[in-house]
Amino acid sequence: MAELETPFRYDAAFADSIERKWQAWWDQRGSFITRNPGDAGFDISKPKFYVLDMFPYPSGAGLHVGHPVGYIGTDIAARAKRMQGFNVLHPMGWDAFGLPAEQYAVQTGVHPRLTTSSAIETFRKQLKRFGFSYDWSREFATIDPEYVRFTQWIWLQCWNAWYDESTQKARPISQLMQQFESGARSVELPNNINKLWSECDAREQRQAIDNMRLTYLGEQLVNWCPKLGTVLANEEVIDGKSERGGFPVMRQPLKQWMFRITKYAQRLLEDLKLVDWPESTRTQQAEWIGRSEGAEIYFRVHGDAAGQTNKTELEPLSVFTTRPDTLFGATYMVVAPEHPLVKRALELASAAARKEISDYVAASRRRSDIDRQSDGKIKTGVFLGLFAINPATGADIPIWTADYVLLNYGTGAIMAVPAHDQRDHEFATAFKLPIRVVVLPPQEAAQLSHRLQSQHQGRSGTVETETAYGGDGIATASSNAEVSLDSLPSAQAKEKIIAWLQQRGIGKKRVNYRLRDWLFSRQRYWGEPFPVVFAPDGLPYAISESALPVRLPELEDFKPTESDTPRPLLGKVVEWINTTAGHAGVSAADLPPQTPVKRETNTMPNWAGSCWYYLRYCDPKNTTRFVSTEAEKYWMGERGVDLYVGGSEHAVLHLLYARFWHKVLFDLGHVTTPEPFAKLFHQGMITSFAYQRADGSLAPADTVQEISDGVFTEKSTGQSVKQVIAKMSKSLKNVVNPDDVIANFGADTFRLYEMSMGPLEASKPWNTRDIVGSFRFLQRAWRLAVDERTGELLLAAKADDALEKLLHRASKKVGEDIERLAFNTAIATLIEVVNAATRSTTLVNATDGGLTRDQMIRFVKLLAPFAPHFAEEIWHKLGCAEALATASWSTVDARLLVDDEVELAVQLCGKVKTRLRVPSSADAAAIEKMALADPKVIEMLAGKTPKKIIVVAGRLVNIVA
RNA sequence: GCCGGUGUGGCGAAAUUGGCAGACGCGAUGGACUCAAAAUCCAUUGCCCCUCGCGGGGCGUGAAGGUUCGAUUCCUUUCACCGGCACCA
Repeated sequence: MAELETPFRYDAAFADSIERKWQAWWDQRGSFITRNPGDAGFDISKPKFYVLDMFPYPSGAGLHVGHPVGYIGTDIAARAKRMQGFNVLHPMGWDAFGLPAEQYAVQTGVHPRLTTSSAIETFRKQLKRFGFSYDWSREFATIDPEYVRFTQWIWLQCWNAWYDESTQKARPISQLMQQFESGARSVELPNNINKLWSECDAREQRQAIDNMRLTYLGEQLVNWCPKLGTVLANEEVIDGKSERGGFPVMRQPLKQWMFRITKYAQRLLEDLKLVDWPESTRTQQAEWIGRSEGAEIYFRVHGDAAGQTNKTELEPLSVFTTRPDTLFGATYMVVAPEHPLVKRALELASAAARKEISDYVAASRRRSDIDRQSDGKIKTGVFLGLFAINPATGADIPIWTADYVLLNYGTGAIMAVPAHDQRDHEFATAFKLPIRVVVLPPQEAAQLSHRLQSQHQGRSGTVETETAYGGDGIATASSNAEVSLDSLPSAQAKEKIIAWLQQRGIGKKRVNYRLRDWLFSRQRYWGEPFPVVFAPDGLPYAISESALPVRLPELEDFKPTESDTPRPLLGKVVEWINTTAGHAGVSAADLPPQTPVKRETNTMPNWAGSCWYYLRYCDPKNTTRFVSTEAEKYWMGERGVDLYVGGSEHAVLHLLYARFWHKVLFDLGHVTTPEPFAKLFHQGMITSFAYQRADGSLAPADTVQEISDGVFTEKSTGQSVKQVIAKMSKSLKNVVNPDDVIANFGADTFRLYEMSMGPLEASKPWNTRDIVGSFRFLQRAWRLAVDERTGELLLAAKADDALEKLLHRASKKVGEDIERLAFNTAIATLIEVVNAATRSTTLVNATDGGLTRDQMIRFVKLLAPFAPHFAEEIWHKLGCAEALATASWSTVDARLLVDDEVELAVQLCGKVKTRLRVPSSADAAAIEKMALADPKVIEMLAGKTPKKIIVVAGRLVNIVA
């Protein structure tokens, strides 16, 4: 019966009907189609705003409530900016190559293309239900052949470019050829031999070029994951296991495509200053790049024990150290087990020693990172039977190999200074190697230097210390006939020893980065093929641009060949692999068309597509260029994407890779900004409740009941459990499906709820119980405008002064809050307006309260970015014909923001004692006078004279007695 | 171990530049309307104490100090939790 009385009530069914109605209307009118410069109707006078969500990978499971958080945020920003007169670019598309679809294919035989396209369908449908104002005409997926074509084209740009150290930027390889040919640059061959271009044979010339390309085939120790049947980037390996799936990863030497990202290390680090990003993300990137300053030092190496003459001199051993000032304290050397010197040592060693060494090397290769981790800091190693000469002391020091030294960092070898490095100290203690103190902590240096110095002199320069002192201090026991560091602080000691090393030609200043070159080959099927083939001589040849894209061949069986040696899946498609240069599209200038060639069978990793999608959105239909110059210039503007929103889990990988590609394209003149993303924002995670038993284990949500407010028990046992916050997971049965929420409340309520939960960047627990608050707000707002019994508009005949002021304040506040992405407080402000305007049920004449037509128009404009369907419905009820979504934002009348009178708090010694109404024009002296005249103040002062009175305009008066 | 972040009512949270702590929502309690319920509207709702009541007082932003007329906000120390990195020479 009740429903009959109010047939025009805002309920779930009604929300559903208007949401679908307006979505169809916007769609049909193309309300959110964005025009490019040059298009008909493009308005050049408007400023641009590019607001972008991180590229979603559509999984078969569809959206969960965590996905939309960022999308709602960007949609609010996009809608507000559009109303504020910007040309807004707000696109969406799909990162569609990747492992999950391929793993599903392995299990079921269903082609990844089918899985992927149905997942995209699901995602698109779910996203559309939220009423996001994306320009869907710009949608694309990374698997689209036209997109693949330009992904491959960018890779070819890197193939055809080299990094010019002198100008610190990438340049076309043709310019390198010119330098070689003119003799301005000589060819560097292995072993530091330089040769003129004209003296090189064709193969040497070819190698000289290939060694300079930004993408190159490198023999690398790779992370091979037999279970996934692919190698992984260092970044994709966590604790010795694959990031996806958690399978064991082994190290294996392999020729793989690499990017010379390390050339960009300094710029990737420096340019972090140019972007408006969360501090934590910039820090993470900086730490990942890991710049450290120090020196490279070369040690002479020989194969005989100390004291002997006729030493067998070997190749010098080069080390990187950040503490060259401790050179006098280097008492032994360590090389990584994979270091080339180990091979030399094996050749020279006795049979017994050889076995010991090779056993150790084999064992450390077998040990995965996870084993190394669990062993903690227990140091292992073996003496190689070789000695280095410490150039500072002239002493023979033993060379060991140990797996605490990593091949991939620095030179893969260290000088060990056990007195000043904790790891070296542990190793030296374990193997009874000498420890020599050469730096004194500054505070001790003054008093203790005499005693300590005499101590090491007494023990031939060796002291027992419990732990290493790794800090800066004063150098001691560090002098020889040519140089003395004694009594110098560490910074000066470093400079002095580097100068000495440099002068002697046995060392130099060096900056080292933790960042390594980017391994870009995968042995998977579902990725972009490389536009390259191999000639019979094994050398790679690029496929010309006109022959792109190289398409994936069809495949029936997606199971990787599980083996200890990496085998790409495409290796199975023999008829595709074997082709001719002409057929594959290699330029006839490079290879005669009839030359038999083999295609590259590795594919690109998932990251490739997400490295440049933000550029493609500027001009997604372009068939001649990856993006037109005009579109890129307009939408990227001065600083790139204006607002980029996505999860903080991409703080390093995606953002670093995309910045790298962008910088290459920038150097080559294809894009105009040095950085892709001006402002970055990470939305917080949506967590959920879970229930913890007394033993700390978690009970699934559906096995728990709430017996009274905040008291929960497990149904089966009756044991009480504690409500805690956890990630949503299938096993905890606490995953919330957005479709269900929308079915119960509508998309507008969903949007409002997720935005009012708290700050956009904070992690927040989903609480279904709270959603009704957002729903009630919309119902109240609806009742404010519409008579639920008749569906007729309900508007006040006359504006209420207080309401008018409140609405103005709200306009200002909502505008400011949207600007700083503080949507939760913006919504609170809108609620206040509605609450203030709400009519009492006891009111006889409904038109006595509420908002006037003009006020209602202004109110729905404020509401529009948050609850766009609801606002559009009322807007049209009010008789407006054009889309609210593109109407102009309300302006704020500054005069109405000022009150005639303000209430001040009156404090006595910082404690609020009373309140005082004063004219807002009153100055400090007048306010002081009024405060002192207040009866309450007189009473409290009890005749005492205040020492000091502080007046804060519009806020408070503090009387210090 | 290093780096970054967070900590405020029963719960989610607010306080933007050092200026009235707890906006707004949930929940709870009471009332109006109703035969009744739902819905709606109104009121109360940080904790403690005094008071029949009207009122009044004290405490309070993880903890302990400090700077200041005044601190959720700044500084020092410390605890807890979350995220990232980790034998990086």
